[in-house]
Amino acid sequence: MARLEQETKKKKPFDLPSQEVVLNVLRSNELFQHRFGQLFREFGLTQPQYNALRILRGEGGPLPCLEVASRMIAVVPAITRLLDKLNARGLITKLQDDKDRRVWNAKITPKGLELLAKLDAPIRDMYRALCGHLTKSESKQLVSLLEKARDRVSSVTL
Amino acid sequence: MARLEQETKKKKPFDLPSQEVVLNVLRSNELFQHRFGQLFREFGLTQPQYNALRILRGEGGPLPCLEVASRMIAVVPAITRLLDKLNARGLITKLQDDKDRRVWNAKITPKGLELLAKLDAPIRDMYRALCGHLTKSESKQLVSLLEKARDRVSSVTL
DNA sequence: TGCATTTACTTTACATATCAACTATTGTCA
DNA sequence: TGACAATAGTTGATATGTAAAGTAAATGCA
Repeated sequence: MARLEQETKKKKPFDLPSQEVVLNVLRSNELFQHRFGQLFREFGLTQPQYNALRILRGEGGPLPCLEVASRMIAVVPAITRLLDKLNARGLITKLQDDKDRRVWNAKITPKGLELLAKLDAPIRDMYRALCGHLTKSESKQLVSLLEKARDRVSSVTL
Repeated sequence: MARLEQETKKKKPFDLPSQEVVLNVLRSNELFQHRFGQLFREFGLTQPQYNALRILRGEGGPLPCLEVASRMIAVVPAITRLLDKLNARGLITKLQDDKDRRVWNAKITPKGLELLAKLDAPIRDMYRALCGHLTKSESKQLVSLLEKARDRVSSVTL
């Protein structure tokens, strides 16, 4: 793996620093996601499915569907279908709220917890294999720069 | 936008620096991609479609389908469909190679070039709006850390 | 020459992202 | 109270990512 120009056989150098930043983020993501996708598939999950389960495990109790969606980047219709599938597989339950009958609360099941538990170690290993070669100081710096890079996203309008 | 713990209402702090790095890359990507997706859609394109067109414009001449795929991260079947759609819309042509009849060469059409040209300015603006607030030195550092972060990806095995 | 292998795609099937349009329930306010 | 708006979610249609299996043409090699 090397510079983005080489990886993509780009002919002209980047003329815009911000362009180079964005494209490097996208590229890094693609590579990381690809690896995690393979790992999840071995356990019969996809990344969004894993994320939803992880969020529900982190929460402990039931969580409205839209709240799950907002903690992922997911758009609403995607969450409906995703949670329905997890529900169909018995990894979560989906129950109508007593107080507000518009709300459906998702909750991870013991079966879901069990599956997640099996994934914990391999995922830790994957994190380390992918980025464990960065020093602590580099990691900190990278995270902090990415946070700063994301800083303006919400204020960008079309 | 803020720290990832707040964005996702994470309850426990990160125990693994490499995990925090990876998750920050994924999150940044989601936010950036979301914005670019909206922009491309205004012009009737998707991100992969735009990428393929951009690669073909950069190349100038015809390029085998698989070469386009390899410069994106795209898996092969995806490229077939994608290029077929661009072809159907007259944005590229797809012609069988004379020498090696297994090969199909894609080439951007004037209509495709015209569409890309309309996107150039808005995309530049988007890059700047998203990451123009980083200083040159921060951008350089971020790019270089991301390059280092990607360094191990290809050697990670499941 | 002829057959197995490799290469360059294509097809199929399933999961997700996205927008638009729709249903059901709740809240607001004249 | 009764209409209108807002909220929570679902459904439909199109596009992409991904694996698996298939097709067609070129290559390797006995």
